[in-house]
Amino acid sequence: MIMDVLLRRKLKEMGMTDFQISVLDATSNIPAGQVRTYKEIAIEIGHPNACRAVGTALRKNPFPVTIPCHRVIKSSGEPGKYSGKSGTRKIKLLQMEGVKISNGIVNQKRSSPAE
DNA sequence: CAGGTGACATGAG
DNA sequence: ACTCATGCCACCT
Repeated sequence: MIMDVLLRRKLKEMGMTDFQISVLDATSNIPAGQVRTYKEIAIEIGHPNACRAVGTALRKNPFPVTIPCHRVIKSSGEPGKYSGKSGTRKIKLLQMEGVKISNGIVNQKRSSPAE
């Protein structure tokens, strides 16, 4: 995992709280070619209904390269918003990562016709 | 301290 | 299936 105690402390110095850091940590733990929903992240950090707070944390994303925020999507499979714009950019990045995308929507474990 | 905002989720119409 | 309204948590003014 990329998140070290030193980095966490640094993030705190930058104004990030433990909650925010936990979100960034969980996000950095997302394997390539995989996507995770805000809800999942919220649950991972121990706040199942803090989906909004998760988004707020990623929004303050201090290290866009260290934290693959583009791998975090909505529960509906839609990219949601990214950098204050449409998630088009995120979708393309995910595609490049190897994530299966359908009609601009991430192939979550829904009723996949064939997998 | 109180009010408003936001990269969301869920339920009801 | 789509849109509107409410709830949630954390952060900022």
